[in-house]
Amino acid sequence: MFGAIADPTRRAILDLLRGQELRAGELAAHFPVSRPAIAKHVGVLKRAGLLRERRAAQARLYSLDPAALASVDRWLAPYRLYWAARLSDLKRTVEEDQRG
Amino acid sequence: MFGAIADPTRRAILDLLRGQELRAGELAAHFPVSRPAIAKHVGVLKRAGLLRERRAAQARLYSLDPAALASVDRWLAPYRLYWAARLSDLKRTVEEDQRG
DNA sequence: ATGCTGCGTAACCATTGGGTTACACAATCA
DNA sequence: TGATTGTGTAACCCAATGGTTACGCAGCAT
Repeated sequence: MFGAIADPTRRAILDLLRGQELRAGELAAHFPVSRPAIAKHVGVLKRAGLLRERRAAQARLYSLDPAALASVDRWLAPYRLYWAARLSDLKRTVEEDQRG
Repeated sequence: MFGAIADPTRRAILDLLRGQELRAGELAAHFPVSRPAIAKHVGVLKRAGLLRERRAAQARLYSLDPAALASVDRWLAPYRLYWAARLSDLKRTVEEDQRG
Protein backbone atom coordinates (compact mmCIF):
# COMPACT_ATOMS: atom_id res chain seq x y z
CA MET A 1 0.00 0.00 0.00
CA PHE A 2 2.54 2.61 1.11
CA GLY A 3 4.91 1.21 -1.45
CA ALA A 4 2.23 1.60 -4.11
CA ILE A 5 1.79 5.32 -3.53
CA ALA A 6 5.50 5.93 -3.10
CA ASP A 7 6.05 6.19 -6.84
CA PRO A 8 5.16 9.52 -8.50
CA THR A 9 3.99 7.88 -11.71
CA ARG A 10 1.59 5.72 -9.76
CA ARG A 11 0.26 8.71 -7.84
CA ALA A 12 -0.28 10.44 -11.19
CA ILE A 13 -2.24 7.42 -12.41
CA LEU A 14 -4.49 7.65 -9.37
CA ASP A 15 -4.96 11.36 -10.00
CA LEU A 16 -5.95 10.68 -13.61
CA LEU A 17 -8.45 8.10 -12.52
CA ARG A 18 -10.11 10.41 -10.06
CA GLY A 19 -13.58 10.91 -11.49
CA GLN A 20 -13.11 9.05 -14.75
CA GLU A 21 -12.59 5.57 -16.01
CA LEU A 22 -9.75 5.18 -18.49
CA ARG A 23 -8.55 2.51 -20.85
CA ALA A 24 -5.07 1.15 -20.44
CA GLY A 25 -3.91 2.86 -23.60
CA GLU A 26 -5.34 6.25 -22.67
CA LEU A 27 -3.65 5.95 -19.32
CA ALA A 28 -0.28 5.19 -20.90
CA ALA A 29 -0.65 8.08 -23.34
CA HIS A 30 -0.29 10.53 -20.47
CA PHE A 31 3.23 9.42 -19.61
CA PRO A 32 6.58 9.60 -21.31
CA VAL A 33 7.37 5.96 -20.54
CA SER A 34 6.42 2.87 -22.48
CA ARG A 35 3.07 1.14 -22.25
CA PRO A 36 4.42 -1.97 -20.55
CA ALA A 37 5.93 0.22 -17.85
CA ILE A 38 2.48 1.62 -17.15
CA ALA A 39 0.99 -1.87 -17.23
CA LYS A 40 3.39 -2.78 -14.43
CA HIS A 41 2.43 0.25 -12.38
CA VAL A 42 -1.21 -0.59 -12.90
CA GLY A 43 -0.47 -4.11 -11.69
CA VAL A 44 1.04 -2.76 -8.50
CA LEU A 45 -1.92 -0.47 -7.89
CA LYS A 46 -4.33 -3.29 -8.61
CA ARG A 47 -2.57 -5.61 -6.18
CA ALA A 48 -2.71 -2.85 -3.59
CA GLY A 49 -6.47 -2.70 -4.09
CA LEU A 50 -6.37 0.86 -5.37
CA LEU A 51 -8.00 0.33 -8.70
CA ARG A 52 -10.58 -1.86 -10.34
CA GLU A 53 -10.34 -3.49 -13.72
CA ARG A 54 -13.29 -3.91 -16.04
CA ARG A 55 -13.08 -5.52 -19.43
CA ALA A 56 -14.96 -4.31 -22.48
CA ALA A 57 -14.11 -5.90 -25.80
CA GLN A 58 -10.32 -5.82 -26.14
CA ALA A 59 -10.05 -2.81 -23.91
CA ARG A 60 -9.42 -2.89 -20.18
CA LEU A 61 -10.97 -0.07 -18.26
CA TYR A 62 -9.49 1.07 -15.00
CA SER A 63 -11.21 3.03 -12.32
CA LEU A 64 -10.34 4.25 -8.87
CA ASP A 65 -11.03 2.19 -5.80
CA PRO A 66 -9.87 4.52 -3.06
CA ALA A 67 -11.08 2.40 -0.16
CA ALA A 68 -7.52 1.21 0.32
CA LEU A 69 -6.42 4.78 0.83
CA ALA A 70 -8.42 4.77 4.02
CA SER A 71 -5.60 2.75 5.56
CA VAL A 72 -3.21 5.60 4.83
CA ASP A 73 -5.69 7.92 6.42
CA ARG A 74 -5.89 5.71 9.50
CA TRP A 75 -2.12 5.60 9.76
CA LEU A 76 -1.97 9.34 9.47
CA ALA A 77 -4.63 10.01 12.08
CA PRO A 78 -2.49 9.86 15.26
CA TYR A 79 -0.04 12.29 13.75
CA ARG A 80 -2.69 14.91 13.20
CA LEU A 81 -2.40 15.67 16.89
CA TYR A 82 1.05 16.99 16.16
CA TRP A 83 0.22 19.51 13.54
CA ALA A 84 -2.77 20.73 15.45
CA ALA A 85 -2.83 24.07 13.71
CA ARG A 86 -4.30 22.32 10.71
CA LEU A 87 -7.02 20.47 12.58
CA SER A 88 -9.65 23.13 12.12
CA ASP A 89 -8.89 23.25 8.40
CA LEU A 90 -9.34 19.52 8.19
CA LYS A 91 -12.61 19.60 10.03
CA ARG A 92 -13.93 22.29 7.73
CA THR A 93 -12.84 20.27 4.68
CA VAL A 94 -14.70 17.25 5.95
CA GLU A 95 -17.84 19.24 6.56
CA GLU A 96 -17.66 20.75 3.08
CA ASP A 97 -17.27 17.31 1.59
CA GLN A 98 -20.31 16.10 3.46
CA ARG A 99 -22.40 19.00 2.24
CA GLY A 100 -21.08 18.89 -1.31
CA MET B 1 8.40 12.18 1.40
CA PHE B 2 6.20 9.37 0.11
CA GLY B 3 9.33 7.33 -0.34
CA ALA B 4 10.28 8.01 3.24
CA ILE B 5 7.09 6.58 4.68
CA ALA B 6 7.04 3.67 2.24
CA ASP B 7 9.39 1.63 4.41
CA PRO B 8 7.82 -0.19 7.39
CA THR B 9 10.91 0.25 9.56
CA ARG B 10 10.80 3.98 8.99
CA ARG B 11 7.11 4.13 9.82
CA ALA B 12 7.89 2.23 13.02
CA ILE B 13 10.55 4.79 13.86
CA LEU B 14 8.00 7.58 13.46
CA ASP B 15 5.58 5.67 15.66
CA LEU B 16 8.22 5.29 18.35
CA LEU B 17 8.97 8.97 18.25
CA ARG B 18 5.36 9.95 18.66
CA GLY B 19 5.27 11.66 22.02
CA GLN B 20 8.83 10.98 23.07
CA GLU B 21 12.32 11.98 22.16
CA LEU B 22 14.74 9.07 21.78
CA ARG B 23 18.47 8.65 21.47
CA ALA B 24 19.85 6.98 18.38
CA GLY B 25 20.82 3.92 20.36
CA GLU B 26 17.45 3.53 22.03
CA LEU B 27 15.84 3.81 18.64
CA ALA B 28 18.03 1.10 17.18
CA ALA B 29 17.41 -1.19 20.15
CA HIS B 30 13.81 -1.60 19.05
CA PHE B 31 14.72 -3.24 15.77
CA PRO B 32 16.30 -6.51 14.76
CA VAL B 33 18.65 -4.82 12.29
CA SER B 34 22.03 -3.25 12.92
CA ARG B 35 22.54 0.25 14.27
CA PRO B 36 23.99 1.62 11.03
CA ALA B 37 20.91 0.43 9.18
CA ILE B 38 18.78 2.51 11.55
CA ALA B 39 21.13 5.43 11.16
CA LYS B 40 20.46 5.31 7.43
CA HIS B 41 16.70 5.23 7.93
CA VAL B 42 16.98 8.15 10.30
CA GLY B 43 18.94 9.98 7.62
CA VAL B 44 16.15 9.44 5.11
CA LEU B 45 13.52 10.64 7.56
CA LYS B 46 15.64 13.65 8.46
CA ARG B 47 16.10 14.60 4.81
CA ALA B 48 12.34 14.26 4.34
CA GLY B 49 11.86 16.75 7.17
CA LEU B 50 10.08 14.24 9.34
CA LEU B 51 12.34 14.36 12.36
CA ARG B 52 14.54 16.77 14.20
CA GLU B 53 17.99 16.09 15.58
CA ARG B 54 19.23 17.56 18.84
CA ARG B 55 22.68 16.89 20.25
CA ALA B 56 23.38 16.39 23.95
CA ALA B 57 26.89 15.29 24.90
CA GLN B 58 27.73 12.26 22.76
CA ALA B 59 24.10 11.39 22.31
CA ARG B 60 21.89 12.46 19.43
CA LEU B 61 18.25 12.89 20.31
CA TYR B 62 15.58 12.52 17.69
CA SER B 63 12.08 13.83 17.87
CA LEU B 64 9.11 13.93 15.55
CA ASP B 65 8.54 16.81 13.17
CA PRO B 66 5.25 15.81 11.59
CA ALA B 67 4.75 19.02 9.63
CA ALA B 68 5.94 17.20 6.53
CA LEU B 69 3.16 14.68 6.95
CA ALA B 70 0.74 17.47 6.22
CA SER B 71 1.74 17.11 2.58
CA VAL B 72 0.55 13.52 2.64
CA ASP B 73 -2.66 14.75 4.18
CA ARG B 74 -3.06 17.31 1.43
CA TRP B 75 -2.48 14.71 -1.24
CA LEU B 76 -5.01 12.45 0.38
CA ALA B 77 -7.69 15.12 0.69
CA PRO B 78 -9.27 14.91 -2.78
CA TYR B 79 -9.64 11.16 -2.42
CA ARG B 80 -11.69 11.47 0.73
CA LEU B 81 -14.60 12.34 -1.50
CA TYR B 82 -14.45 8.82 -2.80
CA TRP B 83 -14.73 6.91 0.39
CA ALA B 84 -17.55 9.07 1.67
CA ALA B 85 -18.90 6.37 3.93
CA ARG B 86 -15.97 7.04 6.21
CA LEU B 87 -16.34 10.80 6.30
CA SER B 88 -18.44 10.91 9.42
CA ASP B 89 -15.91 8.71 11.22
CA LEU B 90 -13.15 11.07 10.20
CA LYS B 91 -15.05 14.10 11.39
CA ARG B 92 -15.63 12.46 14.74
CA THR B 93 -11.93 11.57 15.02
CA VAL B 94 -10.95 15.15 14.33
CA GLU B 95 -13.33 16.46 16.94
CA GLU B 96 -12.05 14.00 19.50
CA ASP B 97 -8.50 15.06 18.75
CA GLN B 98 -9.45 18.68 19.25
CA ARG B 99 -11.09 17.96 22.59
CA GLY B 100 -8.40 15.54 23.77
C1' DA C 1 46.66 11.68 28.36
C1' DT C 2 43.97 7.63 27.86
C1' DG C 3 40.27 5.00 27.53
C1' DC C 4 35.36 4.19 26.97
C1' DT C 5 30.76 5.47 24.95
C1' DG C 6 27.71 6.70 21.44
C1' DC C 7 27.43 7.77 17.12
C1' DG C 8 27.74 8.49 11.90
C1' DT C 9 30.22 7.17 7.45
C1' DA C 10 32.50 4.23 4.00
C1' DA C 11 32.71 0.29 1.36
C1' DC C 12 30.63 -3.48 -0.13
C1' DC C 13 26.90 -7.02 -1.29
C1' DA C 14 22.33 -8.95 -2.65
C1' DT C 15 17.78 -7.80 -3.87
C1' DT C 16 14.25 -4.93 -5.60
C1' DG C 17 12.36 -1.87 -8.87
C1' DG C 18 11.42 0.73 -12.85
C1' DG C 19 12.64 0.84 -17.56
C1' DT C 20 13.07 -1.28 -22.26
C1' DT C 21 12.17 -4.47 -26.42
C1' DA C 22 10.13 -8.58 -28.18
C1' DC C 23 6.39 -11.53 -28.04
C1' DA C 24 1.72 -13.73 -27.30
C1' DC C 25 -3.05 -13.58 -27.22
C1' DA C 26 -8.02 -12.37 -27.22
C1' DA C 27 -11.44 -9.67 -29.59
C1' DT C 28 -13.12 -6.99 -33.37
C1' DC C 29 -13.28 -6.02 -38.43
C1' DA C 30 -13.16 -6.96 -43.41
C1' DT D 1 -10.39 -16.79 -42.33
C1' DG D 2 -7.06 -13.32 -41.99
C1' DA D 3 -5.64 -8.81 -40.58
C1' DT D 4 -5.71 -5.34 -37.08
C1' DT D 5 -6.30 -3.45 -32.54
C1' DG D 6 -5.55 -3.29 -27.56
C1' DT D 7 -3.28 -5.18 -24.13
C1' DG D 8 -0.60 -8.16 -20.70
C1' DT D 9 3.72 -11.06 -20.02
C1' DA D 10 8.61 -12.52 -20.44
C1' DA D 11 13.31 -11.63 -20.45
C1' DC D 12 16.61 -8.63 -19.62
C1' DC D 13 19.30 -4.33 -17.92
C1' DC D 14 20.83 -0.87 -14.79
C1' DA D 15 20.17 2.07 -10.84
C1' DA D 16 18.50 2.41 -6.30
C1' DT D 17 17.84 0.43 -1.79
C1' DG D 18 18.35 -1.94 2.52
C1' DG D 19 21.42 -4.75 4.78
C1' DT D 20 26.13 -5.91 6.66
C1' DT D 21 31.04 -5.19 8.74
C1' DA D 22 34.88 -2.16 9.55
C1' DC D 23 36.25 2.18 10.74
C1' DG D 24 36.67 7.01 12.52
C1' DC D 25 35.64 10.57 15.47
C1' DA D 26 33.66 13.59 19.15
C1' DG D 27 32.64 13.90 23.99
C1' DC D 28 32.74 12.40 28.73
C1' DA D 29 35.31 9.99 32.59
C1' DT D 30 39.45 8.87 35.15
